[in-house]
Amino acid sequence: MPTPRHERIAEELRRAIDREEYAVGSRLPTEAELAARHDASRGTVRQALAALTAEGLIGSRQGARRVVLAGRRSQSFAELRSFAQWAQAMGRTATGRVVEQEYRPATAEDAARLHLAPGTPLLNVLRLRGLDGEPVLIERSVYADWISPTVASLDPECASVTQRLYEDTGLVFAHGEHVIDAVAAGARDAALLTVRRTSPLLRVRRVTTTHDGRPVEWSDDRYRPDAVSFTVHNSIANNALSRTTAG
Amino acid sequence: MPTPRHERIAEELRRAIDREEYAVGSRLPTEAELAARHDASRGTVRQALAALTAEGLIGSRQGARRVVLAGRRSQSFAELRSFAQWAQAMGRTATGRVVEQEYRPATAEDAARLHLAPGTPLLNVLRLRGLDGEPVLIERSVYADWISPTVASLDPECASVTQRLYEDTGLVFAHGEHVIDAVAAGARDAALLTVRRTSPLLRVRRVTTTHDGRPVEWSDDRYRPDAVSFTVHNSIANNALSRTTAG
DNA sequence: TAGTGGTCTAGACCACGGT
DNA sequence: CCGTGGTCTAGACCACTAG
Repeated sequence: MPTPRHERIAEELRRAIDREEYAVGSRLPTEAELAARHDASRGTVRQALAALTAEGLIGSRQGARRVVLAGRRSQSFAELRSFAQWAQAMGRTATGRVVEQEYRPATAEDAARLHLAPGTPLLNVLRLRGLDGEPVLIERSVYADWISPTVASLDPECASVTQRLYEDTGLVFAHGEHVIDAVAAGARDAALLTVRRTSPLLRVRRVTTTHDGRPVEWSDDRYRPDAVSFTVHNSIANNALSRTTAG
Repeated sequence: MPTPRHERIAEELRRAIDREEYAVGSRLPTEAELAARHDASRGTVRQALAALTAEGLIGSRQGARRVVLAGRRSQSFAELRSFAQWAQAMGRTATGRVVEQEYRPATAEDAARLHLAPGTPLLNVLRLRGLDGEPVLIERSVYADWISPTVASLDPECASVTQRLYEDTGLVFAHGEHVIDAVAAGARDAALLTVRRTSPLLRVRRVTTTHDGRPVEWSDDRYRPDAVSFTVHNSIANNALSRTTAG
C-alpha cells in the first residue's frame, strides 16, 4: 500500500485550504461528513485532522466545528533539515562551499552535545551557503567520530550532505533540537556574509540525532536576519516551542 | 471526570522520564504493557504517547520500541503566552511596567496582521519587562479595536494581561504564530534594556488569535539574547518550525 | 520468526457550544 | 435541545525491526 489513508485525507485537506476552498476563519466539515466522503472511519479522519492541527493549519474545541487558522503550507522536515532542499522548495537556488574543514579534538561543548569523550578527534566543517548567489548562512558543524570519516570524504561542493549520507550509509537524521538566539557578527562572519561587523545575526544551535536519540552532529548556524527568519505555530493544546533563560 | 485517562498516562510517563526512571537513549515499555499497567486500551495509550512525541520527549519507528530522546519537560502554552507565568515556572520573579500607552490609527502593517481597516484607532502599548529586576524584554503590542478599551483600563502594573483579560471578559488567547529573527538595538531599545546601541536583539513578532482564528493582538518583542533564547524540538514526523525567506 | 508499532474499523458515551 | 468534537474500547491486519 503506497500512502496511508489518513495521510491522503490530510493532504487533500491541505490542498483544499491552500486553494482557499476552505478560507481562513471558516469552518471545516464535520468529522462524520469527512468520514463519509472519504469512506473511512472517524478514527482515521481524526488522525488526519490531528496532523493539520499539529501544523497549525486548523484549530478545534470540543463542541464547535474545526476552524481554518492559516493558509500557508508548512515545510516538510526534509526541507527543514537540508538547506539545499529547502531552497529548492522555495523556488530559489542554493549555492555554497566548504570554507574550512579539519579534525579537532572535542571541546567540552562538543563532548556534551554529542555524548562523546573530550579530546576525541572530530571533523569540524565551516560552510558558507547562499541563495541565488547571495550569502545568507554560515554553518559551523561538528560531526560525531563514527561519521566524521564519511563526511570528510564527501565532495566539498556537495549540495546536500544529509541526502548523501542517507544514500551512502543509510543514516537518517530523524530528530532535531534547535536553540535560537541572536549574536553580533564577528570579523570573520562579517567578511563571509558581506555585512558590517557587529551586525545582528540570527543564530541557531542545533543537534541532530538518529532514530534512537544518538547525536550525529551539532552546528552553530548564523543567518542574515534580512534574508531568513523562523516561524512557529502553536496552540493551547500544542506547543513545540519553549522559551529558556540563558545560563 | 477530572483529567482524561490519556492525559494521566502521559503525565505519569513525563514524570518517570524526568526522574530518569527511563533514561535518555533507553527504550520505553511496549504499548501493550503500558495498556495493561494502566488498565486502558491500546488506543488510549497511543494517544498519550503521541503527546510525548509532539513534545519531542520520545521518538518512534514502526517495528522498534519507543526511545527516550530528551529529559527536560517542555513548557505549557500558558507559560509561553504569559511572561509572568513563565517567569514563575522558571523560579524567577517577573517585573515590568508600562512605559507608554496611547491610541494610534492602524498602520498598514497593523491592518494586515489584525484583519482591520487602516486608520482604525488601536491601543499601542510599550512595556518593559524583567527577570529578578534585570530588564530582558521590550514588548510593543497593538490590540484589536474590540479589545483595546478593556486593555486601556487595566492597571499599568498588571503582571499578566492575558490572565486578566480571561478573568474579566472570558477572552482566550488560543493560538499563536511567532516569527523569529534578529535586529540591532535602536537608541531607545538600548536605553531601556541597558545594552549598547546596535547590540543584537532576538526579535519575535507574534500574532495571537482566539479559538476561531480572529486576531486579538500582535506584538514586536525584543529580548536580550544573553538572557532568553527559544528552543524547538522536531522530528521527521512532526515539524512545527519552518524557515522563511524575508520579503 | 517473533515482537512491536502503524493503520483502521465500528461502535459507545460524554462534555461542550451554539441555537 | 441537538450537533459536534473529545474520550475510550476491543479487536483486526499489516509493515517493519531485531535477534
